[in-house]
Amino acid sequence: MTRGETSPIALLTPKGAAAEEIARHLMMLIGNGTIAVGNKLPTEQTLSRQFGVSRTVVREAISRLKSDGLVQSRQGSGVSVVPASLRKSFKLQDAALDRRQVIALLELRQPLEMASARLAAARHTAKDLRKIVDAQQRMQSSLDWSDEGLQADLDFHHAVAKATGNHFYADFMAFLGGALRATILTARSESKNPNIKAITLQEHAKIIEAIKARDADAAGHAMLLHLQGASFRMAPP
Amino acid sequence: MTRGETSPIALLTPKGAAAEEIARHLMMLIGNGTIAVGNKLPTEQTLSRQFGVSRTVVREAISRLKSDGLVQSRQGSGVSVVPASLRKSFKLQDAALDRRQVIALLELRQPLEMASARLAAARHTAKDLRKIVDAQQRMQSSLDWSDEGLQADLDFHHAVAKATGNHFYADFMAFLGGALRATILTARSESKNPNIKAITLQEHAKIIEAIKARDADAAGHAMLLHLQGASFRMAPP
DNA sequence: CACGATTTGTACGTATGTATC
DNA sequence: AGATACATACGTACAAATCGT
Repeated sequence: MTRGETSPIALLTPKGAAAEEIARHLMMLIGNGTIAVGNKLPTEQTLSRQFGVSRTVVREAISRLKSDGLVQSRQGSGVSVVPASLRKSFKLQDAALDRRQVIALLELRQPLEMASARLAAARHTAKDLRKIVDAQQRMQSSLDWSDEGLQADLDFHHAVAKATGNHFYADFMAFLGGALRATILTARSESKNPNIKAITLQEHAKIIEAIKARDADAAGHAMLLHLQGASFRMAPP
Repeated sequence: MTRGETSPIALLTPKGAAAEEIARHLMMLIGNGTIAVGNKLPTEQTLSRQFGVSRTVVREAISRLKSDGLVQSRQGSGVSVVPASLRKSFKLQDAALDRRQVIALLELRQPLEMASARLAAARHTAKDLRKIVDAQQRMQSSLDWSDEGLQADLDFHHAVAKATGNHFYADFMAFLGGALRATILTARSESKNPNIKAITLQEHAKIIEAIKARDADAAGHAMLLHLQGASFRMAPP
């Protein structure tokens, strides 16, 4: 094995995901400190040989890291790792949501959802409220609880977040919803409880009622109960 | 102007930021719905002509969008916009933090910091507490309040978030800290109040005390007071 | 069903900036 | 200080997949 034996990536990668694979690899190397902050990545040519792909592919991978603010490049010098405090994106590595991670993520979501409900109660417009109620009705009339129903469920929470008037709430809630979507889906399909839909609708109704009454405390409390209930139904301890 | 008149980007871009600029442009087009979900982006060749750069640069830009889960590409077919629910990253467009956005971001941070303090009070280990106290001491002994002091300040909040034992809290708080860093820096440099450091240290001390006592309510409350105070000192209404 | 036009994926070559001797 | 090696930035050529005719 004197040289460049075929890459571990170029071959077993479906096709067209080479850059993604390499980006993941480099992210890992940076994440666990193998390439420390301030240090330089191997040169593009080195990486292209290591992975058995062209420099173009390597450059596309590095471009992703730059986009996340993980590295910066200077022509003639190289690509160096930037401090964590300058990272520009918050992202979850997709396939890594095991049970513990899901619980942790739900724990992050809870205070945000509560604050979201409180702010929505205080600030919502008539239009915001219509959107919330609409999502609730779509959920109620959904025939498919797993798919159409889930979408309406996520839409409900997204609509509440939008009613805060703070687009960061809306964006982040949409992000979290998407991240949890697959997990919720499988949890629902595995669940034997036939009353989940009715219970969920009832909990949502309480939230709507409180928001409508512009009662922030009640809205936050209703949201907390809903999340705790949903969390329990999804993954009983 | 029959064709390919020189790009608005390739020329006025410093150098080496062509892909970033194009990525931003495309993100905007997707964000405001100019290119709707499910629709296809212009072909790489078209984009390269429009922006006056090579396909390589366009591909690096698109690679970034793929990394964020904004688009997906299929060889021979094209690049299409994926639904918002499948986005893989939460990021702020960097240069867009005006006063209103900062306030909105602080509003997102508040409930998270409170929850962070509460969880830290409940779960912290001795090592976690040492890290928190260490950050506090570094802040106290910092000679330069704007730079070294700010770092210690952010480290304090990061240490509290880590003490939750939930790495999503730690990661997201680090992310938010980085995003707000520049704003806080300028706010401090413009501030005339000479007591800010002492007040901040005192507020932090209250938080530490509550965490130490494993009193979640007190920790959350102390954190709330701190954030409200800091917010007021930074941007009085 | 096949073929060609179109589009993305990959490889390679050139220009330009940086560091080092 | 100049030259030389090497790094990234950018451009071009070819391969593979898709889609419509």
